[in-house]
Amino acid sequence: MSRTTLADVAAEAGVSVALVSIVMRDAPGASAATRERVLEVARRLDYQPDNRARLLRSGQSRLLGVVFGVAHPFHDDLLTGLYDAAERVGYELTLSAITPRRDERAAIAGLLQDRCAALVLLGPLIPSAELATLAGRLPVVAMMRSVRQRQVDVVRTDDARGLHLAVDHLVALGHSRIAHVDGGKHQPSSADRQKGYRDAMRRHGLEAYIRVVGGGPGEEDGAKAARELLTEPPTAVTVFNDLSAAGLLDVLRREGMAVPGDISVVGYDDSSFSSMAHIDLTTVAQDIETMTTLAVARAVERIDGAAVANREVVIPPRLIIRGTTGQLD
Amino acid sequence: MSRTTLADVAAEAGVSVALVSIVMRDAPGASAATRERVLEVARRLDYQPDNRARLLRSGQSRLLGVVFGVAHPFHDDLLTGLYDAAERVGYELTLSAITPRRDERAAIAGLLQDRCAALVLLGPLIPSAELATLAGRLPVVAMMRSVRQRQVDVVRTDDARGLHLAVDHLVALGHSRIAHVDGGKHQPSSADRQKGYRDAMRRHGLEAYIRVVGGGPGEEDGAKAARELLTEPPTAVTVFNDLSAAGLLDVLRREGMAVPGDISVVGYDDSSFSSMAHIDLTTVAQDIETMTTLAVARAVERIDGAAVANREVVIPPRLIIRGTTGQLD
DNA sequence: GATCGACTCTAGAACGTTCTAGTAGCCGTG
DNA sequence: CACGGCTACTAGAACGTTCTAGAGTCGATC
Repeated sequence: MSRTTLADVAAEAGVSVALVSIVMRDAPGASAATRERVLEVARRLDYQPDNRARLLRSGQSRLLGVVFGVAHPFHDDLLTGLYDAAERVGYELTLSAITPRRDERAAIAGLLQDRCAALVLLGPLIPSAELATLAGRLPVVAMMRSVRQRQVDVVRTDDARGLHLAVDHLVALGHSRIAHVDGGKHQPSSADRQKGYRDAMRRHGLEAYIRVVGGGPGEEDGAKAARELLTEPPTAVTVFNDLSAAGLLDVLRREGMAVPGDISVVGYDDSSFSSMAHIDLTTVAQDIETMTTLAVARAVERIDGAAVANREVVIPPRLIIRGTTGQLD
Repeated sequence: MSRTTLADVAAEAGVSVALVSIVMRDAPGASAATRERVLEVARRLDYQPDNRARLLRSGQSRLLGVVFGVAHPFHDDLLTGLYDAAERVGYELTLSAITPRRDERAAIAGLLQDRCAALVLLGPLIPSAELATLAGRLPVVAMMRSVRQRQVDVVRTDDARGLHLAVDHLVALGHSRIAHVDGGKHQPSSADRQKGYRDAMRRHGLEAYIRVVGGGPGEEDGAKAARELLTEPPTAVTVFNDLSAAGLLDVLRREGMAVPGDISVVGYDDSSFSSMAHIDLTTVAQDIETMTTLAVARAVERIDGAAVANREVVIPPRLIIRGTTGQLD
C-alpha cells in the first residue's frame, strides 16, 4: 500500500533520484530523451509527488491558508475567486473552516501547523491585537474588515461608499423614509456600513428620517428586523447583507407588502443567490475578482519580502440594480 | 523569519532533540521535571510543530481529505459534522473545494498531493469507475451517493425511504395529488429519491397521480419547477432538496398560493436554514451526526487496515414536520 | 593536444520530525 | 556484589523530497 516515490521511479528508469526530481519539476538539466523516458515510467508507476516532503525540503511552501465560515454563503463566492487568483500565481490553497463548534482560533491554529506561507482571513472576528501578533509570525491578509494594526494587510470594499450608492439610488427614486438594518456588533464591517448610511442620509438632508434597526448576518436576523419594521414601515430599506435581505423580503411579502411597490429593498454582497429570478435583489456588489486577486497578490508580495506601499486596499463597490427597488409613487 | 524547530528548543533547554519530541507528543519517557522545563522553553520560543515533517516521518498522516462543493449549502452542514467527528478520533481534516472553475478532479488531485490517508467525498459526481481506480490508491468514502464498485465505501441516507416517509405523511394528511420535483440527472441521489417517491405512491394506490417535474439542486431549479407546477397545481409536492424547495415556496407564495392551505411542501436535507421561522419547512432530515461519524469511522478503519463487514452503510432518514404541510380540506 | 564551456547526470547533505536501539544511572533482590 | 529491571535520556537513521557540488562526456577553441 506504500506509495511510489522518486526512488522507485529512479530505480525503474535506471537513473538517479536527483534526475527524476529534475524531470518532475520541469527544471533544466535533463535531456529530452531521458525526460521522456522518466515521465513514461512515472506515469506507469502512477507516481504522485509528496507535497509535504517537497515543501519540507524547499522551505518556501507556495501555500496560502484561508479561513472561512460555513455560515456565510458569501464566503463560498470568495473561495471561488481565491482559488482562481491563487492558481494564476502558482500558489495552492489550504482551507480551514469555522463551524459552530470550531472557532476562529482553532481554524487558524490548524493552518499554522500546516506551515502555509501566509494567511488570508475572511472577515475575521478576533480582536485586532491578536491579528497583529499573528502577523508577527507570518503575513496576514484580512478581507472585508479594517484593522488598525499596521502589521496586518487589509483588502476590503469601501463599505461606506457602498451605502452611499444604495441611499443615492433610493433618493433618486424619490424615497426619503429609508431605514437601515445593520449587521450586529459581531460583524466587523457592520459599523462602516451603518456609518455610510448615516452620512448619506445627512448629505441628502434626510437626517430626520435616519432609522437603524438591529440585525445580523443571517436570514433569520433579516426576518426579525422585518417584523420590527412593519410596525411603522418605511418606503425603503438598506440591509447589511443579502442573506439578511432575503429573510427580510420573505417576511415583508408574506405580510402583504409589495416589493418594490410598497417598499424597496437593497442588499449587500451580490451573493450568488441574489440574482435568481425569485429574489432578484438590488444589491451592492463587492468586486470579488478584484478583491481576491489583490488579496492573493498582497500575500505573495509579503511572502517574497517585497516592500508594500499601502497596506490597506479599499475597493469601490458597484450598485447592481435589480427588481427590489422602484420609483416612489 | 525562519521558524523555531525542535533543535532550537532542545539547545535552549539543554536536552536532546528526541527528548523534546517526546515531550511535545506527550509520549512516555520523560520525567515530570524536564517535561515542565521543556514545555516552558517551547512556549517561550513560540515553538509550533511542523505537521509536514511530522507526517513525513511518521508515515501515517492522521489526515482526512474532504471534497465539498461551494454551491451546496448542505455541504457546509456536513463539514461541521465531519470536523466534530474527526476531532473525536484524533484526525485532522484538509479541505478541497469544488468551484465553478475548479472541478471535482482538480479538487481531488490537490488532496492526493497532500498525502492524506483517506478521502471523503460529498456527493461525488464523477463516474463510479473513476472512483474505483481512485480507491485503488487510498481508502475512499463516498457520502450521499451509492456506488456500485466494491472498492469504494459508501455512507448514505436511505433516500428511497426518505421519500416514503414524505409521501406517507402527505397521504396521512389526506393528499393524493402529490407531485415530485427531482434533482436533475447530475445529482447522484436524484434517482433514488425519485424511485422512492414512485414506489410510495404505488404502495398507496396512487399510481395514477404520479407526476415528476424536472428540477435540480438549486433555488432557481425549484422556482422553475414551481412555475411549471402552477399550470395544474397538485395539493402537495415533495422536492429534491431544501434549497430547491425554498425557491419553489417563494414562487408559490408570490403567485398567491397558501402554504400549506393550498399546497403542502416537503423538502429534503433539513439544511440549517429550513428551520428558520419564515421558511419553516417540513423536510426529510439526513442524520448528519451519524453520517459524518460513520464516514470518518469507516475511513479510519480502512486506514488501519481493519476488515470491514458491510461497505455500504445506509442511514434511515427522519421526517421533520414543520409548517409547510397540512391537512387537506 | 590541452583547456574550456556546455550539457547531462550523480552522490550526498539537508529540511524537521519520529522511531529504533541503545546507554547510563538507580533501586531492589538474592 | 552481581544481576535484572526499571526510568530518563540520547545518538543516529529514516521519511521523500530539493539542492549543492562536483564528475564525466563531448565538441569547439586556442
